[in-house]
Amino acid sequence: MIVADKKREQIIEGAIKRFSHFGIGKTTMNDIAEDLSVSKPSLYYYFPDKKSLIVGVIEKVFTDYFDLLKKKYNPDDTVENILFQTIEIRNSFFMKYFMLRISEGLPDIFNDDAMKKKLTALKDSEKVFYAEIFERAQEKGEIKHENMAHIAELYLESLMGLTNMCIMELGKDLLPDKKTVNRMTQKQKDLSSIFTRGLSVNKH
Amino acid sequence: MIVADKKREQIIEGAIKRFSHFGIGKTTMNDIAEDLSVSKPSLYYYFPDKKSLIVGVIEKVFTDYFDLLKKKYNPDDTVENILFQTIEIRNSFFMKYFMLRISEGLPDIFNDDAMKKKLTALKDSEKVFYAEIFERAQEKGEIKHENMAHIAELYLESLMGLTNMCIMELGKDLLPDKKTVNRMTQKQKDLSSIFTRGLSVNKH
DNA sequence: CTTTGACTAAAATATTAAAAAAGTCAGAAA
DNA sequence: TTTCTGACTTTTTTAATATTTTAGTCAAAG
Repeated sequence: MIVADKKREQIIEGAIKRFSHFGIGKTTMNDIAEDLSVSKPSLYYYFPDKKSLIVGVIEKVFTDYFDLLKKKYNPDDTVENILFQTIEIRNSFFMKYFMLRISEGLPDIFNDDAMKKKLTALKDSEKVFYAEIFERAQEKGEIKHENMAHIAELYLESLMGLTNMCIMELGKDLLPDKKTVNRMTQKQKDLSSIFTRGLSVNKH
Repeated sequence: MIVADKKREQIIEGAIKRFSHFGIGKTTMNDIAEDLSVSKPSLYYYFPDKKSLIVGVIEKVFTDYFDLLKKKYNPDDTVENILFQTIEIRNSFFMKYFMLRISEGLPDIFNDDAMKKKLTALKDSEKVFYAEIFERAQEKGEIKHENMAHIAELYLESLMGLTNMCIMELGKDLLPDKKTVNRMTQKQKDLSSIFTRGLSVNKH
């Protein structure tokens, strides 16, 4: 079983390499198999279909993301700094795995039930993480609000909204360059500063 | 000239009716001509091509939007209430003219130079309007910041970002229903409250 | 339990023909 | 002279089809 799981992981990592370089839509199961020097049926032994492999890839990337978020999370820091830190991590993953954007992959991938379920689960995990940040800041007396889960959702959607605005400014199917991401990051940080101040307990 | 301009306006209004009902892509110059009981060359007498007509339509809709914004704008109100008011107007236009979304129209419309120029000009006008709101609030001593133009841009992009998030949740090519828009409006208002509080001068 | 070569079925892509729409022009009507 | 039109040409979309690519299967071997 250990060995089997190891092979599974290897396949996922091979797939990530292809996906994040060429995109999901331009990567075939044959490509992945050839990269790993195995046959296609071997892939299908570990994953019933391509969608399952994509789900596995997304799962892995998000796990790495959450792990890094938690690793770098310092509860003793100010909310503002914690948010700055998370923005940096968020955007580094955004850039690194930009090609993974699911919408550009298989056309009806959002109609897939397992995919939708997994994605909402991952999104919820992120919301929970941000809610915890805000709740601990409240416990520390930094900020105050009746419904921190609501605040976390609003904050996260605002961040993602700013991200989308920046993507839209880029022409379609164009990779975001360092400069664009920096500008985006700055906007997200500016918003975070105003946001935390807007929730703050103390006079400024 | 007055008469000519009047005819021009009639054409634009006819086009708006078609566009906002069926979308730009599904509306032909013949449709518009037939609606107005004129021949197609008549349309081309007033507009050199379809893109120019689209620009005219967009210009008209934005002008109506700005006019209503300015009409309903009460400088004596609190920033928060002013922003609430503008959000309501913004989203009413968003719903009414949702079908106009340019991206769904002609495929390479964003490559058109006149279109890009017009759109950035209109976006800038909106930014200026919001900047003025924030600046007057600063003059009244409600809020404070070194660069209100920057703040206005950040605020506007955050609002638009939230709008996009709500559109994305809807399945592709699905009209936003009242419920969705209400939820979106609430989020925008919540953000506005936190945002203004984050810029506020006084203790809360 | 894993892996594979050789296969089938489904989907994406390229090709072409037909239809629809954009855009033009000489000349008529106001 | 300004505004408008019927009849036209050119360009773009759409529809139909053939071709290739890719997802997914299976019997059998290591």
